[in-house]
Amino acid sequence: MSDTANARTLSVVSEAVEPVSRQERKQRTRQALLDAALELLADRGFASLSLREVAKRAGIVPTAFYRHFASMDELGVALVEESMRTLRGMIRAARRRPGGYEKLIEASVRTLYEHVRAHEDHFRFLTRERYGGSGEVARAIGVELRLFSSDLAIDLARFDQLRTWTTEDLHLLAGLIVTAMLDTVLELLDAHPRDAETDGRLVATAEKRLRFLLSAVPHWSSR
Amino acid sequence: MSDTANARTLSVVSEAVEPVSRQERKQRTRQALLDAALELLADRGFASLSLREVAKRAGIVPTAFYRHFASMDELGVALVEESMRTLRGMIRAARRRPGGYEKLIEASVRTLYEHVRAHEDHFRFLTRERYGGSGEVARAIGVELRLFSSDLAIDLARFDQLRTWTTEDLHLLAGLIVTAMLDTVLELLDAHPRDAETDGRLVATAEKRLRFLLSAVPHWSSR
DNA sequence: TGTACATCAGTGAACGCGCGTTCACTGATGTAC
DNA sequence: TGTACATCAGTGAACGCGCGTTCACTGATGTAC
Repeated sequence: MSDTANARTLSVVSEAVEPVSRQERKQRTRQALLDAALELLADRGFASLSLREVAKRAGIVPTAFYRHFASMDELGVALVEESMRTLRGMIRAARRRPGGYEKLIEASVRTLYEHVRAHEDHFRFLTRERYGGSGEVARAIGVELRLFSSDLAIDLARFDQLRTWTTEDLHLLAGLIVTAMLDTVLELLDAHPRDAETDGRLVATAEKRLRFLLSAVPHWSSR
Repeated sequence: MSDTANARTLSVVSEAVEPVSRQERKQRTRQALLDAALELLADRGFASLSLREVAKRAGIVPTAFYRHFASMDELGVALVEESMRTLRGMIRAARRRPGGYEKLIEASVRTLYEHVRAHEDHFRFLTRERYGGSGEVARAIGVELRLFSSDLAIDLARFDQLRTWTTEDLHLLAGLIVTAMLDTVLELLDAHPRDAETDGRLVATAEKRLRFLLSAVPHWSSR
């Protein structure tokens, strides 16, 4: 929102009139529709949104909606893709962090925390529609989360202590970590009151959960 | 459904004509509304149900709905209560099981499995609406799950190895167990194909998850 | 037991409303010459 | 550069539909005497 305002101000300074090709304008309206839907999703499920409502909030007439999406379902899929881009960005950022062991937990939780707070709407959409969503949307989210869990299993295999583990056990551990992290995401989104103290507590709990899970690693034998 | 048919047959045999007081009839219609809603919820969210649709499936005219509930929201709350009764029944059953340690894991997972398969509609409703649901419904479910987690923490405190743990650590462990179990519930509801082999695999994974979590217990130190 | 009246679960017509979708249109942007 | 035509994002009227809710009603069940 403020980004858009900034862009406008800048272009006025540098060129006196906005450039905006037809293509650009269309892209902006499309984005306005996605943003409008996300705003409306703050306290409701996707299934309860109406096309007219989303169009109205985006500042266009209902019929113009069809210039961008064939249906609300198609907009839903676009929303999944947009949110997934955010999620994958977070995961990439977490992978880039330095490689210690205890440090690794803190850094990963920090990355999670920052990304959730910076894109609450996307994370809320993903966690809400993961189960509550229509078939298509829920399926897409489920697939992506399982991919994520598999990637994490591969990453885990690189650690000395886990080098000898079976694939099955690595997936078990990865699954527990992902589930615990998702739980933290839900807690952050529901956080109340919204202050630094509460956030700090949730982050500390998240770290402790991971430490607990990893504390089992040296002693675990599958059979 | 078949229960109702049986009851009818029996009463015909024993009394030739059904007894059915006005009160009984009303109670049956109320239950028919709840059942109709649960059936419709098999593949959609509660928010997408309409009063007319539920009334139609229950075999009454839309206006008669108001003889039982003031609104769909009120029916939703009744559905939460009914489902919670099932959940609490499961927890009570799990507590009654014999007290070994390894045995305890198998018995708990078995109880979970049997209750989920016997009341899929209730568990589907609870897991779907936990996040996707309207404020009131989601809140009620969240409260109940937290209560459950707290009760589990108290149960855990009775074990020798956990007697010296802090309350905070007991809650940490209980939370991880509940989350892992909920994940298993979701896997059972999504199971595909629906056969004994798949079920067996999911049950085995659930047991392994719990064994992993508990394997950390002897070595965990909070600080 | 029989009669007269009260209760109330379920009916059916009617309402105004927001919905998704169709259609012919407008007028600014883009393109060909 | 200027003109004539094509493209197409957004408009606005109109449609039929299912929605929640109101209202006066019916007729079987329940109650008082």
